[in-house]
Amino acid sequence: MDIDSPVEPPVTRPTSRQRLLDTAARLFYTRGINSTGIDVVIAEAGVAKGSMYHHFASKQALVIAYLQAQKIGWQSSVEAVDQPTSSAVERIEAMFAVLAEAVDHGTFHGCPFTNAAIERPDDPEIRELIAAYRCTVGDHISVLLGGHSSPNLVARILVLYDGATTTAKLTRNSREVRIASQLAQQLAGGTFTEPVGAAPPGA
Amino acid sequence: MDIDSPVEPPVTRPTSRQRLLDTAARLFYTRGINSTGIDVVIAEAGVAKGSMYHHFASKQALVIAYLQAQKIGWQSSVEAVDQPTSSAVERIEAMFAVLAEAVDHGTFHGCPFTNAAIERPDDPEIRELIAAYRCTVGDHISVLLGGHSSPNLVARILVLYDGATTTAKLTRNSREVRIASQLAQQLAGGTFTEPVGAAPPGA
DNA sequence: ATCAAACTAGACGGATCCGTCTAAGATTGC
DNA sequence: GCAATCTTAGACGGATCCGTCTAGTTTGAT
Repeated sequence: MDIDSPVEPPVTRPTSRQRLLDTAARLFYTRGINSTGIDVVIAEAGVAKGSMYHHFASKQALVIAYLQAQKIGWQSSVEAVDQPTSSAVERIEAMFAVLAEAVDHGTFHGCPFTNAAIERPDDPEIRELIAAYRCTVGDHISVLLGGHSSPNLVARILVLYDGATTTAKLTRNSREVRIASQLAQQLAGGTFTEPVGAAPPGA
Repeated sequence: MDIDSPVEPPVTRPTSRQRLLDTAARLFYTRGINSTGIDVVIAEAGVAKGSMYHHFASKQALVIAYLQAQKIGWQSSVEAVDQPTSSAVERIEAMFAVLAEAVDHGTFHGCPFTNAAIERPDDPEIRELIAAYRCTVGDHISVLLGGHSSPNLVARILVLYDGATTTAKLTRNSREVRIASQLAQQLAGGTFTEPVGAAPPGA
């Protein structure tokens, strides 16, 4: 063996905590949270059960950490493709394009937060994370639109984004994502006349 | 007692099969499929386990029957509020209104098919039911629009409907449902100019 | 009256689940 | 060198899960 063994080994195995998070993310996301046992996670992560419960107090804690990581991941993925110098329409398009690409690559299995909400309907901790995530997405859309857009427009694009993710999950096809994207771009571009302030006569 | 006891007793307990279906629907829908054990279903339905497995070969069979019933239920609920003499805009509004009302009444817990897709990601039987359900919804929207609308318009409204249901599930608030409804009505009314046939130059 | 189908209550097996625990070894910082 | 931390493999308990089975009762049609 060489005397000058590298001070920092070139390939270092991630920490057991990180391996747990990575494995949990993969399994929770693709198979579902409730269908994924702790034993499978630790086996595939190559971590002893004791270590797992050293880092995470419970499966619930692992789920929360998984969702927190997903939020970070979403943020960086949409920020990576964002070009602040582009038009609002193009920036909105880019956000939907990230989703369409994941669908086409077969790596998209639904919004992790929506999935969690359905698998754990009444978990208050998860509900809070979801609210925060939705806030983050709304803020991002608002930024893409230039920062001075109506809340109504943001809400419209957000509901289109939700529709795109749900449809993509169900059909595993990016066609509807592009339809939603197209509509969102029209909204961002002002092709549509927003309804004027007056409520409809009947109300 | 009267001699003329009613030939058909006025209040008849539903059949055990029906009680199973009703109970399963309630529990699967509100608590989730995977979180609801067979034992809870039969206990709350007041049916012996043997009877349950007499009517349904497995939990899976019960899940399938539950989803089939949900499809029928959705159809009748939207057809009940539909007024074929009204305008397309009003008919679309009515479809979304059913959803908004359920959300406001706290009885909405997401689209049963979306929920099932997330809880059973790779179940081919469920995937087939979902495809059929989406087809039904699309057909209904097409009818509401007058039967001679572009597939693109139907798809746009469908993705809005998906977005509305998902958002409603996550926020438990009908505000975004109304936003989606408003937008769908604008689309149905032709307020927006549909993108013309030519593909964008880049394509 | 008879026979088959539907129904009852509940035990049971085998599997899986989450979380705790033991008893030991590796790593790290001081 | 030593103590605290991190790590290992795996047994274990208690719970829950799905589905089968027994054994007996009710129901309904003929």
